[in-house]
Amino acid sequence: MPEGHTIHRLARRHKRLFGGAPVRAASPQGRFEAGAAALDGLVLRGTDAHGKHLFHDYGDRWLHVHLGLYGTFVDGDGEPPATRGQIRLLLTGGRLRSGALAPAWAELRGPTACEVLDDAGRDVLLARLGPDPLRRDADPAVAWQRISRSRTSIGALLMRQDVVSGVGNVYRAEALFRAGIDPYRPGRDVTPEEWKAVWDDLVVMMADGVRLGRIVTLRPEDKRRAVDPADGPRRDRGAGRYVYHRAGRPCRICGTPVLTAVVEGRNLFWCPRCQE
DNA sequence: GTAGTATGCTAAG
DNA sequence: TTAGCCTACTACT
Repeated sequence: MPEGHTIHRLARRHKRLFGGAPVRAASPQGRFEAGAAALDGLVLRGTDAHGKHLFHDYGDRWLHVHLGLYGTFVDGDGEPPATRGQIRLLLTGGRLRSGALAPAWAELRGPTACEVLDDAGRDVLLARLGPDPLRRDADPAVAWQRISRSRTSIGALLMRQDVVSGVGNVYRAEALFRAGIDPYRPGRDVTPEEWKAVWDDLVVMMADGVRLGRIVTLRPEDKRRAVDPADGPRRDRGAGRYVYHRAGRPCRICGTPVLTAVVEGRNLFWCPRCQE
């Protein structure tokens, strides 16, 4: 479920599991053999996340991972399980706890990117990313510069990682709903006040996502207002959200059926009455 | 069990 | 613009 919150969560977790001690790296699948060899035996100094990009700091080189749509990390304590399926990267190691090593492992499958970068390579990558609502150093004015001058729709702009990084299809739909903005509205017709509200809301929602490990955007008072079967015991992907994956179901605020359309290859969801 | 779908991006054309 | 990644989850049989 990789939007930005997932990556920040992984960064924290990997630091906790492997930080400060040497790692063993291997590529059972074989597609990352040279990279794994370049990391094997190095000490993990720290981890970092920028948007949907994860970095491990190994001193003079970085591991860079982008999960894409399918990529997934699974980890655990102790010894790794028997190899099953296509494992691009298997990390084993542990964190030094009061002098003893607590063993741990992590396996990576199906990523879009898994590579070793030097500082220059990492800088090139970071240079093309817009501000990340989950980072303290993020400056929403940088994104506003792009949005306020663009004829492109705000729905498309929010998905572009060089405008805002870390926002994906779920946060896009939910943030625009909560701000009452039609996703088709051109960026330059969004007011500064609306942009500030969207940014501040993304900061809150995505921090919630990091804490909870999933995307929940439905406010408690609105959950009581309109009951949706999806919120019951048999939860579906529309549970806990206003519009994402709720096509055809009544808007939780006004009851109008939620609309969906494929925009640039991705499913967009919105309420035509609440968002204008 | 099996089919269908997807929270994203890159490389090829 | 399109195919590829080749996983996890859901809904259905």
